[in-house]
Amino acid sequence: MSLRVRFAPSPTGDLHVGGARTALFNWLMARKTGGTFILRVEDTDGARNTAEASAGILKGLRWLGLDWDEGPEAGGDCGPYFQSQRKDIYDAYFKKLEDAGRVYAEPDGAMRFKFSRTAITVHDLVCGDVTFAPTEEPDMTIRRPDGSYIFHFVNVVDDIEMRMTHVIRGEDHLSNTWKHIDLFNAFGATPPTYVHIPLILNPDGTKMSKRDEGSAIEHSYMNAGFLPDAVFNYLCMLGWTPKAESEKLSRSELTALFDAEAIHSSNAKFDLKKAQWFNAQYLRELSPDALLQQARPFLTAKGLQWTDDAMAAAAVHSVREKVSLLTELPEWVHYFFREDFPFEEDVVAKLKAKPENADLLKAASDQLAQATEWTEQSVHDAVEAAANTLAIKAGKLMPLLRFALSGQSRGPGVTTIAHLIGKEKTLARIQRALREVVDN
RNA sequence: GACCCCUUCGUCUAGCGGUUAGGACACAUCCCUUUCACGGAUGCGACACGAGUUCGAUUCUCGUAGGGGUCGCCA
Repeated sequence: MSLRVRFAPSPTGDLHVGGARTALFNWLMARKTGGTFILRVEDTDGARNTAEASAGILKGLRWLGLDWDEGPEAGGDCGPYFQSQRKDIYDAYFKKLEDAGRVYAEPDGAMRFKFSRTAITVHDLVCGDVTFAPTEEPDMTIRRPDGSYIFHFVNVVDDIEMRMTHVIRGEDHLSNTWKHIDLFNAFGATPPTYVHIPLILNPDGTKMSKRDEGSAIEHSYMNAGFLPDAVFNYLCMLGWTPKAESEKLSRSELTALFDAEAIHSSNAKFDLKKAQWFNAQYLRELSPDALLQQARPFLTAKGLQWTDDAMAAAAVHSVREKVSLLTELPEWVHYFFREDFPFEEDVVAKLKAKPENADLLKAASDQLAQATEWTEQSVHDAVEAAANTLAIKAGKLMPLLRFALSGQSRGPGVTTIAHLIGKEKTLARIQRALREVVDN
């Protein structure tokens, strides 16, 4: 029998790192074994579920590249994949329990499932065999007075109906799993193999919730300048250590290496710095075109515009090693796209303190103006020539030129900037700097 | 309160009876360098505690402490 796993989010809010990582491990397990990854939306709580949240979760999963084989918009023969549309199935299963004498009504009409009150063992690939002795806990409610069903019930019914072979979910469910098994038994069904994965905690060790920094996929990653591959990779490292030399691994490598039994049983704290490090690694590998494609929305959001994609691609590529997030890109490249860029104030003050800087800039400008071709090499040669006539080192001129051309004291190589913006703008920017900054 | 899971550098972790306890991120220093970065090198830094088993415990067992989780007509 081929493996079937599912991610079963409740659409009450954004896709969360914890949920994303659960989906990720399910996906990895399915892809590794050639099994089926199912997406099931657990929207039985009409009061708290929203269509926006549901759409947001799908969007987040797609962004991470977690495609599902069955589920919303994908179809499948176990549908519908929204629990809100499966009432007939639940009614039928409820009837089985009723016939077996395993349910009874509360005064207000709510229905409870009569626990077997026997010891129940959960077979878990991560936690091992965990046995729960019979408890004093009250029988659980499985149906509300209005006829709608409760999570534990629908979850189990669907796992039976959708023929799940493994249930990979957060460890917060482990304590309730015996109730699910009790239900499986009551239906005469075989429980799936469980894989309870550790939780992702805040840096301070508290449980990560929706409000916490770094928790929402869309807000903290998609919109914060992360690359999907980097987030995918980092999330895998939280609770699982692939047997590999490097931690930086591609999707296919992670898929090949995935081993559910190797997942840790202890919780992991979230480390934004490390997530950013992964992102920086992936950012640097992007080709100029690919980087521009990723960067485009972040650049335009800052009002930067251009017509020459090749030039824009070269511009972002020239600073790829200086940033770890796409959101940092605009501040590093804005001067490639506009002539009215501001000059950093502290540098202006320094330059004004040395009037001789004007002569240095003029000398560089004169040499650059004489250049017959415009390559990084020719720019370099011109600056070198200017330095020679002044009897100083070219390294003395570079910072001045950088500032004239970008308004900043840091950035890519001066020759790279000059080459990319072209001779005309290079000379014009030097004039502007002489006018507005150095001369006074 | 009851029950369940967990416990190695600040963080993620390797380790599966005998190791100078290894790596990654972060941090610090140095090198490289027209800046900022990248890269390279070095450093800093951990087995929660107590018993037991054993010739020998980070590793096995039990206990304690600490952390997390569950005990909903939320999922």
